[in-house]
Amino acid sequence: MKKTVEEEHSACTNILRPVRDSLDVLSGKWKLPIIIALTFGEKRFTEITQEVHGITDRMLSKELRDLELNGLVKRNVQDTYPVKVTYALTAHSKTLRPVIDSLKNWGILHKKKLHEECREHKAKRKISGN
Amino acid sequence: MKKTVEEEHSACTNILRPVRDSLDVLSGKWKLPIIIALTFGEKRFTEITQEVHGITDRMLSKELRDLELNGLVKRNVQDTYPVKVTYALTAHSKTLRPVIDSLKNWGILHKKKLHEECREHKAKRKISGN
DNA sequence: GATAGTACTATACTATAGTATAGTTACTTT
DNA sequence: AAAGTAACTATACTATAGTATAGTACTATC
Repeated sequence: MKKTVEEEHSACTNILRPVRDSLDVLSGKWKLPIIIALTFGEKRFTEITQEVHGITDRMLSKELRDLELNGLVKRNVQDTYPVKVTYALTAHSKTLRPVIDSLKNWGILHKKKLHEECREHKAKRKISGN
Repeated sequence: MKKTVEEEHSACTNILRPVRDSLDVLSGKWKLPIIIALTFGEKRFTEITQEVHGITDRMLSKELRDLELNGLVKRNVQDTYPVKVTYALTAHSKTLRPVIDSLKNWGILHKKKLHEECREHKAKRKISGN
């Protein structure tokens, strides 16, 4: 049974719509890395900057605010002598596990593929004598 | 057995590194939508613009070039009377299936959560009489 | 009392992503 | 011959993402 153009089109948008919804919330260089850093337990501001290599204070501050607004991160202020601020994942952000896992696995696969291509390229040069 | 700080740190970077590798290749508003459009079979330039809502010719042209360079899309030119150009997924980009599925599922989950919050909000207003 | 850590914010900037609009070449259909 | 489609490219622009550097208010430590 062949699908009609219309059926194919609606099957496509059925995937496209929710993927876009995800990308709207998770896009950018830092949001997923921050969430990954917090999967190992709540962390303080400076601890996150150390874990998420290359992020600036400004970006971390901004992204944490964004993530909090979207219910993906919880900000806890402990009113000890000097205030201690920690950030933790929420129940909702823990549902991102499969997304993170699949991206991790694909990243490993992709890198492996690049290495293979590199080896093939070298082998070809050997044969042709360049 | 409690993990040391060092163990936790290396466990974290073991996830962070490959996720970053993935994001480097897939980041942006259009790359995944284009790939999704092509999962239903090869398509011509204008067919993709129709499927991927809101993309401009310029962006599609640029992103297709990027994707081709990274080995995620194959450009086929059929030298019929008027040349017909089609774009298709490669074996490599088909391995993105789990990434797309997890993003799709999470997008659905996230939207559902937003709706629930909306309902809760309305219920609260009812109780407090505002 | 000087230095340093924590958790930021402010200012100013650059770079990249993305948009809007028009133009091109070559062929097809009316 | 005129209008239209396919597959783009060119130009010019805006908007957002991200960077660099410095500063602040508060403690804490040497």
